[in-house]
Amino acid sequence: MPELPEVENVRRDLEALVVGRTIDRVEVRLARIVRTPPDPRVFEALLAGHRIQGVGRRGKYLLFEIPPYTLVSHLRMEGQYRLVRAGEPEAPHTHVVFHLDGGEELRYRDVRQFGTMDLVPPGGELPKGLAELGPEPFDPALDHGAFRRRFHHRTAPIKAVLLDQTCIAGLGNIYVDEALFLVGIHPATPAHRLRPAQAEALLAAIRDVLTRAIAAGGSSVRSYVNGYGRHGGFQMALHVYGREGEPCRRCGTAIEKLRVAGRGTHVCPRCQPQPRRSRRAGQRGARV
DNA sequence: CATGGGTCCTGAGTGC
DNA sequence: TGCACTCAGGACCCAT
Repeated sequence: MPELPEVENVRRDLEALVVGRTIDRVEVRLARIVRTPPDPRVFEALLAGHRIQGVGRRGKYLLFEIPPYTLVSHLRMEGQYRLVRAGEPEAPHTHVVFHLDGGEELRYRDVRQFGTMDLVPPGGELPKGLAELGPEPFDPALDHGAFRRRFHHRTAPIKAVLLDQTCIAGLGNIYVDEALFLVGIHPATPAHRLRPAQAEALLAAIRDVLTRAIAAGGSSVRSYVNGYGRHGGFQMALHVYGREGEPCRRCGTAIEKLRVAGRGTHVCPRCQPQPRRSRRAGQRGARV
């Protein structure tokens, strides 16, 4: 499940691999991947003959700059890009192929078919999710006060709020669980109950874990590989995610798996004490 | 408006 | 061994 660190690694790889390359031809094999324009034949036709000038990222979105267009690509759960020589055997679940100059192909594969591509014309509307994205975690303008103001009125569990991309961009299930562990906050804690000091520590923890994960090449807990097809290394450093039943690296207590915000959620019951019960919220999270 | 639940999809894992 | 079933989850849609 590519989150910000994984998408950033893919971005860097693609930047090195495809910037400056011209798209000769595009093949969309699975129409559902391309959301806009609605006709995938139009998507193919518009991109042909244009040069990839840059690869950016915003939250979990990849932004291919292909003047005059921006190709917005979201990997969702299992989307992958690989640059290969034309004629190399094709991996199953390859849904979009960009034939580049020089006899190479940029192939998009996606087992779950959840990924999306939107081709934005000049002056065109950005896809909704991108347009409504919250600030980047590393945005210097996002100080702890601004961060807290984004959720201090919300009663939903802090985990649900952090997963909400309009609150802050780029976090997913892995790094939310990790950041909350690092600051000893239970994921079911209603967001508005966080003390200012806790919010400040949480923002610092988010930045810390994302920075280390990017440097380690991301986490390969499922199917993630970077633009070269290589796995990340940060899964070895995870404290709670995917460690149900294993001892907490800090206190030795067995990590527990709960359900919060409809998601599998990992906590150390000792390092992250349950929020006190209130009449409105709290104490959600039945054991799985 | 905020919130939570259902939905999409396929392969891995589980239990009988 | 084989099969039915559940689970994984990001973003989006919808009902409350």
